[in-house]
Amino acid sequence: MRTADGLSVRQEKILRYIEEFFGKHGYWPAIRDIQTDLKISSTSVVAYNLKALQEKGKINRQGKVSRGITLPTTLSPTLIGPTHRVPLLGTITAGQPLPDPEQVDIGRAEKVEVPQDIASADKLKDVYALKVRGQSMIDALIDDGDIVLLRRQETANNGDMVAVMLVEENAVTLKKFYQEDSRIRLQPANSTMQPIYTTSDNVRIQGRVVGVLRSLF
Amino acid sequence: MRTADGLSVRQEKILRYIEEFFGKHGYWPAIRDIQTDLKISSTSVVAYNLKALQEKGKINRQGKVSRGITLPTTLSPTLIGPTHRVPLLGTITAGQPLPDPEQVDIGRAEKVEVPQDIASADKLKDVYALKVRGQSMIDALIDDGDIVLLRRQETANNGDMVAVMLVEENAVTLKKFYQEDSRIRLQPANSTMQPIYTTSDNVRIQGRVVGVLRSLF
DNA sequence: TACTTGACAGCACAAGTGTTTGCCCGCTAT
DNA sequence: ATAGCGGGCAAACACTTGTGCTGTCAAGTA
Repeated sequence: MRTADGLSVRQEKILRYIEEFFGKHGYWPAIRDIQTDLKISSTSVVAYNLKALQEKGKINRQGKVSRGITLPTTLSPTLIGPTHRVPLLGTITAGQPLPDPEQVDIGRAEKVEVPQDIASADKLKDVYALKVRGQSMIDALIDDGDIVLLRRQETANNGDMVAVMLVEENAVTLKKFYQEDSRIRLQPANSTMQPIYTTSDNVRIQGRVVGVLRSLF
Repeated sequence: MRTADGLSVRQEKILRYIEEFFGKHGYWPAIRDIQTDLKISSTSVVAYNLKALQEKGKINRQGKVSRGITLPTTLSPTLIGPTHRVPLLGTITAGQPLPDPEQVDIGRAEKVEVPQDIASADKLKDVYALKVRGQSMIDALIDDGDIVLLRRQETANNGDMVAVMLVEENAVTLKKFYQEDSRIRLQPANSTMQPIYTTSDNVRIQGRVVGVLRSLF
């Protein structure tokens, strides 16, 4: 049985383990780490699968070097340092439905590197990223194509910029949140757009914006 | 002779070497890597200084584990992955002088983690970061407090957002660059501000903006 | 059936690497 | 002087860790 990317189940596990191990320890696992924790009976099996992963371009290896497994970064190894990876769960478009974060297989989702300066690790639990589509938040200096970092939370204070799901419409959108008496106002940060008024029953807050990344390359 | 942070010259070198090594290879150096490249005569000397560095909190070590040196991240190890570190050289304020990047000791400068998504490594040569002060670029969605990533370059195309030094004024500022006949127009991205007109003699381009980071915590 | 191939086991060897011990040198305070 | 100490040397030692065989086993495949 193979997964979508042509890896065996075991290879998939190894791949994730490597990532997780590095996340936990800050250095790469040795073959025997993988063997032990994944309960593989022999180091040679690990080596075998590592070789397969390497040939498939999923990992980089430095022969003979202890703990020399690295994850490819699409590019030649250059300046590298500790950071955090958060899952990039998709695109958030004004009015378009977004896959429920909780239902996405976070382990497999594409990852975005988050600068430590933006999010320290203890604050990083339950942080995920979304690519912004549209310009509804332009006045908040968030443009089309930017990546927003969200922390999962189900409540918000007035003025918070949040990703909210509109239950009836089955749509998720990025708006500023205001509780007004019995209704809720979802305000785009774009003076040409109108706010959405709805009831608290109909909104489900998915997360609050905690950071923005933009590439101008 | 000691440096400002109470490290010996050798310790300082080792520290920088570790960072550089990880940047280059993606995994941490072994004691013998340090020994060889820094031309230290014995592994025990390296171990000795590593121990000192550890006691001073400059590095983390996992005893016995090969290549288990890691740089502290102020926080408990959590999700960590490859990224790039670029030096944060200071603050760029409209009209304020900025230390010439080339004159700053880059090795010691504070570092900013840059997401790979923003800057791929081969493009990352000579990239540095500046914290933005003021709102002269607000229309370009760059706010006070944002961190901009700049790639060092001395020329610019029309419309590029660049950090330019005005030689006469001895000031550095963030503006959009336009060559107009014999003069140069430096246009703030803020409709309430006026452009600066000057001659090409008076401008020295320090870098072009290639990315923006913002933390909303 | 006989031959291949992919995947896994077990094991031992040989590098790769961290640690330890003893000694040396220059300096400073006793 | 001389004992103490920070720093450095060198070599030996022992653990860590990647690799290389040799087999086994099940699933094709001619």
